Amino acid sequence: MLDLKFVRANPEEVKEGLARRGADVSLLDPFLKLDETRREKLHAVEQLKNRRNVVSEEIGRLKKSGQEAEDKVLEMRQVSQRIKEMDDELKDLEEQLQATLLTIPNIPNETVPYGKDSNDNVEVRRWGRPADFGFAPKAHWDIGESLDIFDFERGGKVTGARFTFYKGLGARLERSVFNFFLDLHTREHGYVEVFPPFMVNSSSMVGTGQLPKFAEDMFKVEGTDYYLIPTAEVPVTNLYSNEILDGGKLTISHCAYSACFRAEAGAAGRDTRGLIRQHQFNKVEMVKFTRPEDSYEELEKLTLNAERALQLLELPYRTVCLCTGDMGFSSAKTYDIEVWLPSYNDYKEISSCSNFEDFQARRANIRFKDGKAKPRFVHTLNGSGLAVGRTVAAILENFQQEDGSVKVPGVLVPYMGTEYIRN
RNA sequence: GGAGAGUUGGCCGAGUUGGCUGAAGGCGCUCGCCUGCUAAGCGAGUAUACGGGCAUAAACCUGUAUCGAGGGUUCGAAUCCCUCACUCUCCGCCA
Repeated sequence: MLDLKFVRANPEEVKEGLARRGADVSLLDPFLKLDETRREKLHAVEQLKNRRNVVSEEIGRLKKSGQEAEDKVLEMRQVSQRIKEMDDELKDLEEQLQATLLTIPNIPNETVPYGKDSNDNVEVRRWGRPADFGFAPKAHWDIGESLDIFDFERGGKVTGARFTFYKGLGARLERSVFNFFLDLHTREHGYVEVFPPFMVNSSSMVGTGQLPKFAEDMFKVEGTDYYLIPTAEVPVTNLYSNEILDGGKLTISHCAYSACFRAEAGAAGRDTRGLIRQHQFNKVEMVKFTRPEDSYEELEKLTLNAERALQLLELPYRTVCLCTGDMGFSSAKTYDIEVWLPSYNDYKEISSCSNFEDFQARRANIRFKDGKAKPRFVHTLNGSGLAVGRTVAAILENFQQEDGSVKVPGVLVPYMGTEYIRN
């Protein structure tokens, strides 16, 4: 959520920022007009309330001393009625304003390259070299089938499309990967692990920006106000909602494993095979709460923390900076990390690392304070560290051997208890 | 799922015959005094949001709101009524 005062004071700057990311700016002027109406009305009703407070006090005094105050009571009865009407009008205005404000995306940071879509993203780093197999590499779904470690069909039977069973060493590989990620981030990168609820209420979803605009992308639990989380970002960022943190404790860094659930209404027909796009997948997420002045430095560190996981797994990747037109709703700057997938003959997103600046903090009301200074909003960041299913797919494809087995990356051998996955 | 108790400021904790209580008292914290150092002591201060003064920022002044959330009664509600959420205890059930 943008700062209303900032929008009010810098309408042109806001319009320009929104236009850069290709957002609709036509609603901004009516919005500001509405805001002005609200302030006028607020001022008027507050004056009435002041009068009511003063006179009510007087009535109390009069009655105490046994005097008559009936005329004043009658007058205040009318004033109160008027206040009630005006409060209702005001509430309506505020709801309209808030509703609009919640649908306005974040403004891109000035360092974000301008562009229309993913074609304009800018590669910033590349690591490792795709292997030269010397034989025709198979896609991970074929590898998984021949090794009998996935069961897509029964996933479909038991639940539906885009749900999968992992079996045997496949299940163990999934578990090994997220344990490795958690160990890496907690032991070497200084993150404090949390294990969050996998359902959150709607207000948490508003806090991180999934609601109100993207309800159709999520699973809602019928008869409740709860949603299945699309990412651990939601519960972990909202961990400190409506709190004022001690400035001395920042930066706070958390990592969390969670299952993630995405309905992804618009994704039908894309990535239909294999583990790449499932309605339920596992992910380890990193989340940071920083002082405003530290957030961009922390974004670089967080992105490198995610990259480190791929380096240790010996998986080739590249890192791209998303252009203004390709960024998510809440983000001010995003790096995507893309892992090499032989079956796609391309790099495929495996992590997304973003700085939201104070956009989420304002929605979720997460502030910090130094001593007697006024509370300020923190900056929030998060990034996948990493998506587990896609990591498993990348391991299978990049480490497959000519005989059909898959070599286990060295760092995972202690977790797997074997050096090869084979029939 | 059933029964009961509770939810007040950073924390603890008063306040339920409605009225000068944004809220006593204590702790904590900040500043000052005092002090060889520490401790103790003394004094002052110590919520947030949204408006207005202000054309802009800070400071300051001022108004309004906030005693779990929302609604109601009333000239006036932390105090009365209703609904909901959460916490705790007991019972049932379960992993």
